[in-house]
Amino acid sequence: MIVQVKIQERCFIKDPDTSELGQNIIANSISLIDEIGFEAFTFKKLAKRIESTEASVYRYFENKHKLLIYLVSWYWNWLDYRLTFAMQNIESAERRLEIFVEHITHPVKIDPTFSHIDEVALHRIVISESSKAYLTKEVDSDNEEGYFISFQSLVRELSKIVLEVNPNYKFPSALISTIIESAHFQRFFSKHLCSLTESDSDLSLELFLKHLLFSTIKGK
Amino acid sequence: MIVQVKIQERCFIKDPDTSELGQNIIANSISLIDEIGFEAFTFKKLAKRIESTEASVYRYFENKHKLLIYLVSWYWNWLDYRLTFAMQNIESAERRLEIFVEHITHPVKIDPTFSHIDEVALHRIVISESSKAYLTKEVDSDNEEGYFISFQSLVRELSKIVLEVNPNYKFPSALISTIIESAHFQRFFSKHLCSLTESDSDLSLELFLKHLLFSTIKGK
DNA sequence: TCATGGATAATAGTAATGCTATCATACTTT
DNA sequence: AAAGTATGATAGCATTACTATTATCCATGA
Repeated sequence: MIVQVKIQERCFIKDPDTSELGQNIIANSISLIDEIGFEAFTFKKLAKRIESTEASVYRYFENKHKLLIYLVSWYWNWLDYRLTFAMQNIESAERRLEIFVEHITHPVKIDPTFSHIDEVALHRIVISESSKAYLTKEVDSDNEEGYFISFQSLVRELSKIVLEVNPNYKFPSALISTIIESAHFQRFFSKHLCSLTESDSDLSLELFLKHLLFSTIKGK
Repeated sequence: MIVQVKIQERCFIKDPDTSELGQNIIANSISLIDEIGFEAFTFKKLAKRIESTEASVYRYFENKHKLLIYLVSWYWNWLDYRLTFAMQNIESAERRLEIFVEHITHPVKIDPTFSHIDEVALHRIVISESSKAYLTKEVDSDNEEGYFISFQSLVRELSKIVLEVNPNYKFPSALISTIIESAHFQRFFSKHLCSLTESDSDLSLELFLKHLLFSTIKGK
């Protein structure tokens, strides 16, 4: 069986999945962004690393922002796929939400299903760079192009589970999106601005978020 | 009495508060970043707007990132100053936390104390751009330079109030930083990616965050 | 077998960005 | 009157973010 994380977002010019150069672009943009950060990342540096040319990279992605959208969408799709798998046959909605929190707080492991993707590095990118995908002046047109549907559908699915636990809770999507974003920047804070959080390990982050999530859902 | 929001962060080369050109730089960088976004913002465009030169702007700030840090720090100092004012003589720790949530969810009003600062526009900048101040590869050295102390001390003060309400709660700083960040991106979502949140008004955001905050603090 | 088309490499070029440096001027202080 | 400070004017340079053109390689199918 072939499992592929297929990006619904059409943020590329040519699907990088369909050629070796394309997969090379993805694999090495992950390692390069992880190393030098999204601001310093350029197609020229990427081209040098894959021993190709800037012009060739531009045939796959219009610009580095679209590439970031691709990477982030890939991550959300992959998380969705893993969650679906982990949640199947679990009756309890509460337990399914616990699984969700565990997935976003536990360290990511390399998934051998996708040989050219370094999921651990990609996860670091998602933590530090993913909000830059939407915090732009182009967010509305990007949204119209459907560039954020992976994240949106993930939030939608999870907020349904919240309603299973408490059908009267008024802010399921707001809560889920808050939990996901919090998982990212709390991890960032614990590494770089530690006075902003008490969570200093995956476990404490998990405890913090589980307590936050269930207190809020069940709170009167 | 002269009230001044004094930036503790030494992120500038020359204090923009000490000259007309400096105040012009601040006032117009706020309006320009608000209009075109931080990515498209350049010192050249700013210079043109204030009818000065790029080189002159560079005498105040090393680069646009330092200027962003200045603006964001100014905002945190101003919020801190307003909170101190609003919380004085309030006995109840719970009520003080409510005041905090009200301040970060209610629309900002122009503060005539600071004539050259458009606080409403600055608030929009804080919502869309403030996380870019720390989500960089330079975060550790910037932190060593003390560029984030305004935010850090705000979180510290507020987390103390959380402990007044429940001395046994384990994650007061994580909770406060989550609430503050959530206030920003929930507002951003409600404007641009509305399927990610149910909060469609200042009031509903206030309700969501107050419920989240107090359920979590008091949750077993 | 040759022709054709598709993908990529090589190279060049352009406008804008992110600075740095120098010099002139004007105003302020001593 | 001299010296210092702030700003403006101008120039320059390496890098970025693209776009365009041409050449080469390879697979296919006629």
